[in-house]
Amino acid sequence: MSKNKLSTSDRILQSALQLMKEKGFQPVTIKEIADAANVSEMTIFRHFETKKGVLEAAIERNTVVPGFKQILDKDIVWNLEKDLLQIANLYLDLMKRYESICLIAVQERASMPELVDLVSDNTEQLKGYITAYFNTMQEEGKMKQTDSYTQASIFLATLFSYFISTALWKEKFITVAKEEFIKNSVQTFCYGLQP
Amino acid sequence: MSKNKLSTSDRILQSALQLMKEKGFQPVTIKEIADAANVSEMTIFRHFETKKGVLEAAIERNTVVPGFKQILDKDIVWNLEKDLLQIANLYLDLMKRYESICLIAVQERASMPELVDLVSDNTEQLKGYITAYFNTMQEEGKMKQTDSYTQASIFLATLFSYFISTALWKEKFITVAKEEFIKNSVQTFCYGLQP
DNA sequence: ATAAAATGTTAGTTATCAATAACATACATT
DNA sequence: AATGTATGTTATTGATAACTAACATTTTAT
Repeated sequence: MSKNKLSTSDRILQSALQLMKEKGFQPVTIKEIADAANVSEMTIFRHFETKKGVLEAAIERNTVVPGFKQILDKDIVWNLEKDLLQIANLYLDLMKRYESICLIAVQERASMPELVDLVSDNTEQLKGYITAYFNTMQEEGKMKQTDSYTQASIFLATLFSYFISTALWKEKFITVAKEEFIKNSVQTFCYGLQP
Repeated sequence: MSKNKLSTSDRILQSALQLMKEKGFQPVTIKEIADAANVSEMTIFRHFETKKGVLEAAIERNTVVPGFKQILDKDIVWNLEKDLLQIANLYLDLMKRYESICLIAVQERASMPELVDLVSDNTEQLKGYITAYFNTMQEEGKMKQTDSYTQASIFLATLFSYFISTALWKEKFITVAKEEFIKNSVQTFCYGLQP
């Protein structure tokens, strides 16, 4: 194994993720995964023992540690609009990489509640970062005095909305293009929070 | 039937909706629904023939026609903040009533794509209403000149985000209270769009 | 009180699907 | 050539769950 093509187990995991993010864990059958990955069902069981094992391996192989602090700290220029643009893009990029896991977390929130944490931890971490950022900006008089945590929540909520609605329904809900959406929401947000 | 208690079929549909909104259509069994509704499995089949029939009846009995225009037209006072507050509350109330259907639409988007339309139609309709409202406000110089449609999209996206994240994960994502969330997002939005 | 309608009980059918087992084949390494 | 590893094939098991049928019991209406 290891031509320029994917290895067998990678092909299985990729197919599994793709199917599960569309339909959820339970409705996807091993046979479907096998067909999509172009292997026999037996191969899947030999690699991952159980169906659940497939999901677990897929999650493990697709979990990334964000590390906002390192990335952001060096790029922050203490200009509200520029910084929020930066943050917005970073967040949406990260979420894009988490798309499959996030959608499975949605589908399986009743049966695998721990999955949600994997996704919400990122948002929570970033929310903390933005809250601290807002606090500093307010101290320096570069931003209106408001509740930083609430504002951070609203800002991320707007972005999350873009992410989840396109992930779930393509352009059914939000037809505006990503750049347009980010630009306008950051702008409105900034004008609204100017001191 | 028809004490002050629910009728048998209502109890079945209610239990079915409750379970399906948590777990999706396929994973919920007739037995689960029967137990939750305190009837035998046979009763369910006698009322609705098939499992799919249960869902269809539940959807039919829970679909509401919003009619934004009638409700809003008489309450609009052409003050950006007041009107948006009104609209925000109306939208979230409507979505609350659609919560079950919306969550099932999420779970079953692959198997029943038509379900999404039921929910997205409301948002689309309201988006159109708000766009027209913004246009008028801009003509009257009560609002900054921007792309009304994009702004309407962003405004509803923020609200939708609150709705969907609490519907999916309770306070896991958004911990801020509903009123607080609405008040702050409307305020920020308005300050940002003042002429 | 009695008939009719609604619901319960039980047993059974059928289909699907995860998982196992046993054997076959293809291919690479040494 | 011999061995090991990865994969394929086929048959089978066991569990689950939708759905049916036949008969019993309860509830409701007249």
